[in-house]
Amino acid sequence: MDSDQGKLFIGGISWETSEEKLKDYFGQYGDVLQTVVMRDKISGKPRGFGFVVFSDPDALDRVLQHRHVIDGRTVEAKRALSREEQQVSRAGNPSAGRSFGGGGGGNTRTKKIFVGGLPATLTEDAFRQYFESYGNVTDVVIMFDQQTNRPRGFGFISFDSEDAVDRVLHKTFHDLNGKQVEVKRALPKDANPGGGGRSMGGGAGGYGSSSGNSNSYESRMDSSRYIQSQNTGGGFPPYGSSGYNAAGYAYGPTNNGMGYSYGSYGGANPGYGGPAAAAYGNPNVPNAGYGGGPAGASRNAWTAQGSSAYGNVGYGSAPWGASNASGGGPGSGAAAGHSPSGSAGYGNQSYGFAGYGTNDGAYGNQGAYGAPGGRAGSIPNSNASVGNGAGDLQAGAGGYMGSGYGDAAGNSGYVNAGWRSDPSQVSGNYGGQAGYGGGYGGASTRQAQQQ
DNA sequence: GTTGAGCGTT
Repeated sequence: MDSDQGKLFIGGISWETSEEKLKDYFGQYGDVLQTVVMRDKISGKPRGFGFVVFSDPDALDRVLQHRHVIDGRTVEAKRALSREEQQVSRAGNPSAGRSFGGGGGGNTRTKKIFVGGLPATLTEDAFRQYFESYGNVTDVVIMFDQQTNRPRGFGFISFDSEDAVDRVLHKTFHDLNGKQVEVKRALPKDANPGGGGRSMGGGAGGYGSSSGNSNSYESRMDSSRYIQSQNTGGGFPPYGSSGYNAAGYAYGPTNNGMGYSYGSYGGANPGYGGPAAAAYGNPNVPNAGYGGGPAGASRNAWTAQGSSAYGNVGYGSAPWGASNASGGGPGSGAAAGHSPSGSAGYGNQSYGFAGYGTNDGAYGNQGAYGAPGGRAGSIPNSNASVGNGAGDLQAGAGGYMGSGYGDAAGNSGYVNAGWRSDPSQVSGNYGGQAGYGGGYGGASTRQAQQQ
């Protein structure tokens, strides 16, 4: 995450403090590329923190040595955490750093770049000319609001080679005649159901509808915050909340085996998304699931879209493999891959639920997963396995994994089973989840279309 | 009031 190098988090700022003020203030420590004061999206009210990006990472050291009072408040300046780091640290496991290494981002090769922070006055011509210095530009788009026709502040540049893209991405900020714009790899919009990452966010779509609970999630899937369990719905354990699950399912198209492409999910929550997918991966088609993943991942880090960290990689096949082995051991594939948490949990869980392991020990332990594993192992169709609630719910559903994927139709149960590790809980709740079935189904349809 | 926006068109 080079882009995070010169980034400072400023907490506890006054509601009066503006971006300009931050820029002025921190300008004494170095060249400030960008400042932002985060606000509530709806109310517009400042949330009390912001970020400052210096062109020179060394400026951070200077800033960190002093106390800062801005607009009468003593603010707290810290090096900004990348999303991955956030998760990790929040989970209380600082040591696990980002594992991915090179892999990140590599998978989602798009020759298109998302350019944010465009000045309203920028013309496509100027836009193109600037980027032409990096390679052959095949397409230029500046987005406008369809209703008001006003510039939305972002656009896209397509190149004919990945090299050009790499060159552009080498720097996060680009100066278009004195204006700062930010570049990131574009999300593959049309990649599959999940591909668009964002679209899912809304999530809601199929998903939402299918299960009433889903919203708990927050519309934005990519928000890693959710991990903090804001969504705890009622009595459910954080994860339990259907919202989440649903997600996973929705996408998975099972029939083909392809399914899993998760775009958003994968990305969105490392924990959930990815894993889920994996977990479910169609038994029959081990790999299938993962494909999409990476894309989603990207969305996570806003600074670094590339991080496919979660992306499937880890999950990749691993889940399956691992799954049965309940004892499996951390080593098993998935875990190794990304696990921010590194937690052994993964290993055991077969599913590789990163999220789970990490955040909540509980999950880690859950036999539940393990159990699922069992299921996984079992043949898809074998319904019985789930045993717990799930089974009850649907006849078909049986296997969590299996069935689910196998046929969309059958499954509502699936989710449930999986999620809830604790049998006791399973039953009642699940009922609610029927939603999944729906979501899922939808997904498949979608796929069908694509074919 | 303390960790994150924005992702399309044809």
